[in-house]
Amino acid sequence: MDKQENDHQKTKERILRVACEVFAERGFRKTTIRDICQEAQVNVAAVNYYFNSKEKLYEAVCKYIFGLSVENADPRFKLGEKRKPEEKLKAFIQVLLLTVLDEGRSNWREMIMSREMVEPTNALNIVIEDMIKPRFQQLYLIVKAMLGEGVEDEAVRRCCLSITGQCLYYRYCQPVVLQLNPQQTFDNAGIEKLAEHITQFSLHAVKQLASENKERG
Amino acid sequence: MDKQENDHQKTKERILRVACEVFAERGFRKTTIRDICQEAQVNVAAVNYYFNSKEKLYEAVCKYIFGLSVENADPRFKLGEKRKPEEKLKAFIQVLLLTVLDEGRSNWREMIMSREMVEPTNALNIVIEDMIKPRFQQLYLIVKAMLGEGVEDEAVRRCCLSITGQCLYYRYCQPVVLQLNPQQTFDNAGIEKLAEHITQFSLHAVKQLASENKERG
DNA sequence: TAATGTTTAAAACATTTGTTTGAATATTGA
DNA sequence: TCAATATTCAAACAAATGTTTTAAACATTA
Repeated sequence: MDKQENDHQKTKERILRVACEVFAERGFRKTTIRDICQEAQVNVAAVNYYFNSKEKLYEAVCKYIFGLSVENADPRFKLGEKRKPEEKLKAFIQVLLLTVLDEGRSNWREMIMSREMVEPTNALNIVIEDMIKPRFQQLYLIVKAMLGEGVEDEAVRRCCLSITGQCLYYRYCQPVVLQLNPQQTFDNAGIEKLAEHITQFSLHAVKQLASENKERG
Repeated sequence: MDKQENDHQKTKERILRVACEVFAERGFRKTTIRDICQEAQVNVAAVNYYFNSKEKLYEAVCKYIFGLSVENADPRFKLGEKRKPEEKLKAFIQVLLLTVLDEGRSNWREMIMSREMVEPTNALNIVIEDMIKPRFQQLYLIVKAMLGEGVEDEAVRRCCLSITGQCLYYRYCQPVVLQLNPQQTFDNAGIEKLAEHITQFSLHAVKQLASENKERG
């Protein structure tokens, strides 16, 4: 409230905000404290003064970004409720692609999440609990609805992994994908087409499994 | 030929071999020249004496590993020739999973390839031309055979990407996958089951696309 | 064997980067 | 206002790491 506290918050917050950006952009290893401090217009010692260490700063960033999952959940994943599973699947895939391929400045959560998935730190557990599991559960319900009750959990989960795997490939291996299919673009139109493909591909697979399941029992 | 030349080859080769291992295991950034030299029982200066720099050493490793693609091609990808496309697909997926998930000491090529795909260096182009494209072409032919002639190239390629994407997910996001489906194991049995799932999933999708294509034209 | 060229090894060097220090400055509370 | 406290800053420190130097050891050749 008083001026000291105010400034304290100011520089501490400034560091935190800048750290979010830089960590999201370059990852933990590749960002230097000096980078952060320069951008935050703060002395190098400030990070250690306020956060004790680079690691603790990263922890703080993760807590700041991922804490309070419900309120902070990405609103893009609020798919409309009253659709058919097929439409829900399409919507889910499209949103997953959009969020995961978005490298915009304010997309910290997704960028850090994505990086944690392939290059985990201690924060991975938070990320899994806060973002990945809820999202996976969302997909699980959609797929389960299409597969029917008789199918075992693991089969459902495997389908979900097949779906997310297809999507994330375009994020983690973008340079390779572009060489293998140069027609792919990552503008809205390109992502839309891609979502359409992955949806159809997965829908066919899931429906076939569903009908096999029906026949069997 | 003479002893000097012989010794020269010896230490230079020793460095190269050790460098393969260490780069494959830890990646370019995380391996230090000192690590390599220690393991190769060679003075720190030797790397720069023989290879000029760490970067050049990595280049040399890549050339050594990836050069002469035909002879060096992973024999595991020589699938039998006289099978149905469905069987070929299963075999391809299984081999892809096996090679990509194998972290054994002698699996340099695959390990460096996998790393280059998500964390590219200048060597990526060699890797793409030498390993990824031929392999992709192999898959392309299998899928094309199932889809029929009328389907456009890009659709085929997208299917191939859907298939490889499913597989590579288990390599790049292993910790996450294990949390989402704890029943998954990475021993031979687990990989076999996984291959079976991905094959069925993809087969259903591809066949459905094929029959839609037939109907249409 | 002596001269010459090559290889090796220890040490030093330079740079990067996380962290700490200690003095200067600003803020607070009585 | 003044003493206590908190913050900021420049500088230094320490460790890691790629690279270079220099001299000794070794091999080759004439």
